[in-house]
Amino acid sequence: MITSHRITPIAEVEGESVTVSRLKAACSNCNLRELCMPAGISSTELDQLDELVYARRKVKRSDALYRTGDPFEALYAVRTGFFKTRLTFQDGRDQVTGFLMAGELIGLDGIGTEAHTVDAVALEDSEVCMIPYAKLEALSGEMPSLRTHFHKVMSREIVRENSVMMLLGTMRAEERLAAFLLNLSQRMVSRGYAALEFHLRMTREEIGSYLGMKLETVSRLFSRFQAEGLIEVDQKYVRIKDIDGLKAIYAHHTH
Amino acid sequence: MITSHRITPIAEVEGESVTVSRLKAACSNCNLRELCMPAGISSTELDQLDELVYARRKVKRSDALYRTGDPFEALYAVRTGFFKTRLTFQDGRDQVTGFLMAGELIGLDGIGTEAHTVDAVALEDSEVCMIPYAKLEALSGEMPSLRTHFHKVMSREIVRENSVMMLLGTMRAEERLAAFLLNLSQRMVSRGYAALEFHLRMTREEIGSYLGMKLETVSRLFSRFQAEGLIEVDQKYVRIKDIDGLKAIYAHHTH
DNA sequence: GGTCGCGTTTGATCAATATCAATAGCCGGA
DNA sequence: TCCGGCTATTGATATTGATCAAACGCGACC
Repeated sequence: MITSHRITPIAEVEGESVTVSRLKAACSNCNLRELCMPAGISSTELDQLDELVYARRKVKRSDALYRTGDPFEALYAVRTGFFKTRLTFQDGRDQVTGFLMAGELIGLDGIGTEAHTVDAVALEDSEVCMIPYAKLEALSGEMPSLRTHFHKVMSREIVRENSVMMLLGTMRAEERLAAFLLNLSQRMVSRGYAALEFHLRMTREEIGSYLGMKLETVSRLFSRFQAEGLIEVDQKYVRIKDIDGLKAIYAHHTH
Repeated sequence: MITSHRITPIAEVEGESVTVSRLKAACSNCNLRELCMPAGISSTELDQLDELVYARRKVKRSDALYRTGDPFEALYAVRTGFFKTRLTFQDGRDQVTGFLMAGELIGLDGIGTEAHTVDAVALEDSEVCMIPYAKLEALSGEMPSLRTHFHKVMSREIVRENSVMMLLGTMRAEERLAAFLLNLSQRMVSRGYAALEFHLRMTREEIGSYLGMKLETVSRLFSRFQAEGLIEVDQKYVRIKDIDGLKAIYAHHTH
């Protein structure tokens, strides 16, 4: 299955629409740089980064960027599109562990065991920058700013997961969904998109999996939030009408 | 409040029993080395590690090693004792995000923002090795094996949190508790303790907080597991009588 | 342009766990 | 060593969200 997006195919993963481009990924003039790379680095350092991030790869909607058990070789920075990561348990149950958008880094799960522990699946046609991990390791030895930045990215991921634990462990369904919408909104803003209006890339079931509830509960809550004038929903389209109302649900905890 | 454990006090944190020892922490002859440091490093590298881990600190039961908002300056390797990390939400609710035992690393949460985002609290009188983060950053520039090891530790923490997310998001209360007991057991074994018999260091409430359930539910489940012959419980003492039974609950998921 | 299937919505009922409450027991500090 | 408060257990009831079920609508693909 060859896609029209292909530029220079160098790899084909059994039947999947995976394309890799040798075109320089060119951090130096990437508009995601602030999101994804250390701020305030010198231009010689930028050249080194361009060396590091040497290829792009396209991933079609519903295809996996990598799967559980795949040998860990690279991290990926999302250039365009939207991903989920999914952990599958022995008995088949699975859990969405994250949604990733432009400028965010995928693959940190693989470092510890040198094999991936989750699946990373594109929720829309997407493109990533490949960052070969061996090169990153090596380069971070010479570039303190890169090293520091990388450590911060990992730490922030740990902190993000901490707050998901709090979400799942102590919050009610309506609080979780409010938190989810507020988080999405905030991440849209920091990418220069509208804060209060967006298209969800994931299904109700995927939202539910991430938030630890069933898809019916997600659907009911969307309807209820709409009835209460907090949001406007039409399928994947969401508009936040009362962001303070959402924040009150999220944090006020009238119990 | 000065403790008898004190050796060479160099810091006192407002009324808390915090003691810091300038005694070389001496990774080179620490029996936790395999757990906490990179395997197969040279002896000159070991000397550098001894340089890095330059002090110990005692923390008394129920005292904090650090608190949310504290400036981030060091990581800590648990030498002896037992800690919990705890995330507190705006409205006062909190969630235990981890339990840490000998050889494990505390403080990764602080790297990203240069301030701690959780509290780390000792659940029994404990001792930690202080690892000043600036030194770790610097040394990891020169020591690839240390750098690689550190990245793996962070990645494994991300993976651990992934599985807690799965626990909280998709598992039933009895499955969570079984998973918790099995995990504790496994960590005891890898430290050379008995696999099937141990004293819990945390209360039912702390277990419940970690597992996303109320303390009454934890208590009832302990009673039920005991009635079913899976375990023997007496307050904090637990003996696993049927580890396969626990595993079946954890993973079999008859639903 | 039609049709098939997935995703979504909504309703009715059920089950798991929280909540409220009361008692008992242990442990830690003086 | 004793006391007091924290921790645990257990019961009765309430509530949230899951489950089962049915119908609908959108969109992808033929």
